[in-house]
Amino acid sequence: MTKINDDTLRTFVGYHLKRSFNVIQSDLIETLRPFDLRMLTYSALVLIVDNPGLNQSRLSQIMDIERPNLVVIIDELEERELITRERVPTDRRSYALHPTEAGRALYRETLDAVTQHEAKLLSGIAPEQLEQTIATLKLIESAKKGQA
Amino acid sequence: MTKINDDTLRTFVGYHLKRSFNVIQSDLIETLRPFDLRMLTYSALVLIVDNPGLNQSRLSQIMDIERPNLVVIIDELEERELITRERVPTDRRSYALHPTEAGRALYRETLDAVTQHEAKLLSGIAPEQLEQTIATLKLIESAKKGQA
DNA sequence: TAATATTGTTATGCATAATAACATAAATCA
DNA sequence: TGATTTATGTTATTATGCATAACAATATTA
Repeated sequence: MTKINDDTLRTFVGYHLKRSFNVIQSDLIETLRPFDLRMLTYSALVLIVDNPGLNQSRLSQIMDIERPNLVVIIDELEERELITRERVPTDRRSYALHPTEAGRALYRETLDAVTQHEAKLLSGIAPEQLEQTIATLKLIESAKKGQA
Repeated sequence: MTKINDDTLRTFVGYHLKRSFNVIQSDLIETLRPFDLRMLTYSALVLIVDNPGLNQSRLSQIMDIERPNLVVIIDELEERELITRERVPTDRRSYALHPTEAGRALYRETLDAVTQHEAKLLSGIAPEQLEQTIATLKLIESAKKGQA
């Protein structure tokens, strides 16, 4: 049972990002399962509660997904009566997305659960170290536009 | 065009990991496109070149994917004659995976390209900062088994 | 007013990832 | 030894994530 050598891939930041994200993602999926939410439906719910009245176009932008892919997510949240689509009088093409009371309640519940699960998962890592890492991740995130 | 508030999601390390990985992933996909490789076929090729003779079971473990999902990846690499499946005399269930000369050549080419692209993408970030971030990501990665 | 752009939507395809079920072969155990 | 269990690779199937093309309705602009 010789150990496999992944030193070459370890030279890439992307490889480490992928593997560490997988760990957090697995934990998150399990955390959200009891609430019957997936990562994307959860993200959408949070953003709608925090930004009531935004439309799907704007939401797809911040979520970094294509508009068509957001439709089914919004459909699901609306069907579960966690949010509403409301016609905008000033622009009849778009819908203003608002959370329902049930949506806000689920938001609070899940936020607690997700926060606690991530804190537990990362409890072995110094907070300053995590802060510094987040700062670096933000730089990587913004490298997108800044590239030559 | 009011700015959207994602402060709540920003409290999660996972959110930052996801967004920063997306940036690197987009770049990687573009980098690999001329070689007609996807992330997974590329990773598999690298691991086979660096660990000649390993079998699919071991490879799927290190790649953190299920064995059935590896089959098509190996099929593709074999069909392109970048690797070979060779029967193992001591265990006739499994195949030893070996790179061909073409596989090793493509490995060298792509490694250069991928290395340069990532270096360019991250050129605005101090190397020590990236090193420190990688150290943290390794901790997150290993948080999987160590959790209570 | 005519041409263009935006919003939400449907349809479609590709990539990633998980599970069940199976044939073949090896390992275990009784 | 023979019977049971386990491991490897495979097929089939499904769910999810993500991208593009095309479209109707509506707004914007030239």
